[in-house]
Amino acid sequence: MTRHESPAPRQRGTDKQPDAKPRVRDRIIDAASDLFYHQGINCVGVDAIVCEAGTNKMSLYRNFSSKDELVAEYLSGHEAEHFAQWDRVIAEYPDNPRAQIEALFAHIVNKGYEKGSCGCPSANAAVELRGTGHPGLDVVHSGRMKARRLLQACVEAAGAESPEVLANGLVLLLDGAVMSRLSFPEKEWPARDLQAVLKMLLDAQLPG
Amino acid sequence: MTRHESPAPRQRGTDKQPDAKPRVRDRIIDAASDLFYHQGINCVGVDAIVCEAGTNKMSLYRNFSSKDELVAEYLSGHEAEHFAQWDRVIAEYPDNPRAQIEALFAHIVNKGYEKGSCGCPSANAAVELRGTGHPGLDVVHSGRMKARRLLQACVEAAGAESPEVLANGLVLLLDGAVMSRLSFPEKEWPARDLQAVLKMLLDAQLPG
DNA sequence: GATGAATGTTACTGACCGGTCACATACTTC
DNA sequence: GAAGTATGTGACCGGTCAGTAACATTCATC
Repeated sequence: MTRHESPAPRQRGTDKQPDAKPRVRDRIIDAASDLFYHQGINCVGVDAIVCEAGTNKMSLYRNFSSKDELVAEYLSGHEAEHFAQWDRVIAEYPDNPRAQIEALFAHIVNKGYEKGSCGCPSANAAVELRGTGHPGLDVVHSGRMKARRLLQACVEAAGAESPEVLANGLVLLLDGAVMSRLSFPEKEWPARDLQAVLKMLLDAQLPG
Repeated sequence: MTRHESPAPRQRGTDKQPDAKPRVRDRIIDAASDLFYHQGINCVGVDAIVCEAGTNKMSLYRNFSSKDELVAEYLSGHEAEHFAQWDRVIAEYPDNPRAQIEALFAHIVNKGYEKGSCGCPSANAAVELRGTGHPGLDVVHSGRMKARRLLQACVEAAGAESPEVLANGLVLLLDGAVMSRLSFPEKEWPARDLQAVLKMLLDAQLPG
């Protein structure tokens, strides 16, 4: 679970004890992230959030102007963490774009196999917030566009003939992987073959 | 929008006029389907449904034991209609499994381009109902399993070397196509290249 | 010990949620 | 026209929703 830290942690009690309670704002974001992800944004009320965070509604509304703002914060926080992970994965295979792509896909599959995985927070939010003008939708959309740009840069570096089409294909596979985590029974997740399918596609489309 | 018809339509008023109101049960299902699909299951209350259907809550609860049952009915109704469409598409290309697959994919893309499309009702429901023991989840799961069986039969008939892996790949592409309809901005839908990506995969994996 | 900021407590609002009640009306069939 | 069924009406239940007000407490710092 992502840990949030306000700029001035300023722990409670004596400065020596390292397990002091984090600030209430961070506790609220952590609790909300957990609940939103596993139960859905629309199924989680502010009462449940503050209860899980061990605080009260007043503290929530002193730190966030509304539940919608908290949702947007949750989504942009996840998005930031997500791309930080991608950066780390890519950095493991410098100057080897194909290995980078394969590592990214492996990373997605590994996360999907973690116990209690509910697919992708952003994708789920896109479904739950559809039709509304919710600010979180922009976060999701721009995140997906960024992912596509990243993948397209990789396939271009790998020398693909049709980088745009291939990048869209990779995006479809990734979105399909996170979606099918919920649309299929857990033991039947089709993304178990994601790596093999990726290899089929890259073998056919990349030179060498 | 799907039209539902009870077994004994028995139109109101004189039997001659063809535009009489359908039975209230069908009106409720139609209204609920429309609202559930476009606004989300959790965002639509029974009051909104009966208002849209031009009826009242009592008529709803005389025909459905609960909102959950109505949701399940909505999902199984959509699933039935969905596979009926697939059957019709497949029937257009007898003894040509590759053409069948390509036609199925084209069908999905075409539906996604329809105005007001919100992706796939089943996939969205899988997200919205996650974590609950909602009966509608079984409908979604068995529908997806059936889709995979159908696709695997096609790729087997087409002579694929690894039909299971390839079928899972096609499933991932399809789920990715419907998911990305919501996770991307409308004009940036990556499934615009779905057919091209499918061709890449089939060219590489099918003989001939 | 004083101060100011962060946090907690309790009670409350008005709206909506799913679901039920008793009763009234329309329609079909005989 | 009588009977039975389908449908409509409006009020109501207990619960939950997001959000607020007034007040009390804890904490770090000086």
